[in-house]
Amino acid sequence: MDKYKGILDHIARYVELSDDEIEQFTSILKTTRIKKRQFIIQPGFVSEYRNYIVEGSVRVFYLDDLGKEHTVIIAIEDWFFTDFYSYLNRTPAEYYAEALEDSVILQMKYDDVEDLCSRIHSLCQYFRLFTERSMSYSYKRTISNISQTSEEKYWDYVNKYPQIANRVPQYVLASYLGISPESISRIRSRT
Amino acid sequence: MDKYKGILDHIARYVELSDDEIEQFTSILKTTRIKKRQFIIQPGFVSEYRNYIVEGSVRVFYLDDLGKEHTVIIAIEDWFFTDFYSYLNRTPAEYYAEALEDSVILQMKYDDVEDLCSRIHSLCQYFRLFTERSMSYSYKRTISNISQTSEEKYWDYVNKYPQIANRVPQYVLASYLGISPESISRIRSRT
DNA sequence: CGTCTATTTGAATGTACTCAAAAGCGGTGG
DNA sequence: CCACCGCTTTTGAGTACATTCAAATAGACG
Repeated sequence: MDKYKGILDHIARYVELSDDEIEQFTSILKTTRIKKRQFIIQPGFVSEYRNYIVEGSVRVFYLDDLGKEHTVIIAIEDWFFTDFYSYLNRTPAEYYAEALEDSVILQMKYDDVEDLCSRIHSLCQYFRLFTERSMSYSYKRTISNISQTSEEKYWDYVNKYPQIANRVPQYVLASYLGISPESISRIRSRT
Repeated sequence: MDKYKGILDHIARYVELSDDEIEQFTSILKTTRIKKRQFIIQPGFVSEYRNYIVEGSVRVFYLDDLGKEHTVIIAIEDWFFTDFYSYLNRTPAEYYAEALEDSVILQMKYDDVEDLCSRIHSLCQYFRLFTERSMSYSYKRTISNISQTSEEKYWDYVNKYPQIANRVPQYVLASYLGISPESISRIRSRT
């Protein structure tokens, strides 16, 4: 199946799966189409799935008491997203996930993933290795958050992910970097 | 062995290991004593180990171009630490890890961990589940970093980890929260 | 007790924020 | 095709929070 190519390639970067294992894995994938501005995760509902983006883009954000949005994840093709805490603990989500464009995602249920991971060693390896790698990047973001000025954060992000920066609205990027939209505008105007 | 109790309990929270597996796992653990202010990880050297703290405390920090320290991890008993990026990629570390107190740690080499994880399914599960959980907490820290004021960050941290806040120097906590030491002092004095 | 490090306090500065308004952009329908 | 509406971005002015730098005080450790 063509729509599985991306995720299977992703897995293949870490482990090798037999044809049978691939079959078992793809059988738990649910393909979902979502329209721009549609919510896939909402506070109050359990985030049932790990989601992989085949096409499109999604952001995960937190809405604080003052009504301000703070973006935790900006995800495009070949990325995973979920409210991890809600997903792992089967508790109501704290975050929203919203499609930034019309998108196609692959969804896998917690129970199905756990079941497969306990039966297929290499799939467990895949998620372990991939998540460990994600953790190492997470530290980099933390460093950036606590040590850089707004200007540095902005330009570093644009240089690192130019294709994402051009694709998402400025206010989303602002809420991801922890900067006000006005400040981003001013940073850009200073050439 | 008494010194392994902590880490084995930690594992037991996620998976069950047979006696033989426990034996295999503990055989790769190297016990190391480190003195206060000693460095366990330094830029330029590969971070060879995942480190588990049996006793004491350690911080992992980044030293920027201006000579400022930015703390990524403050770890006490029953926590893991490493420069994950360096550890995973066998590249020179970017961070320092420094003992905040005389400490005892258990060190496990990358190759040994990978070897065991590929042979022992439940150990792979353990690291997968544990790291996934760590990721979900990492998102919370990101939200805190980008959305809270210095005052909120400080008090939230103190309420969440009172035992750590009392144990580490104020300037370390400051560099962890992304606040200047002077600001922390002022926040505290405002009762 | 003396030294070195950590914390506090003070004053001045600056970066980024808020609020408000204008301009730009995109999509929709007449 | 143009006019309008809603949303995003820009611009401006004033403000606030946190920083820097410097000095004083407190605390830890040999």
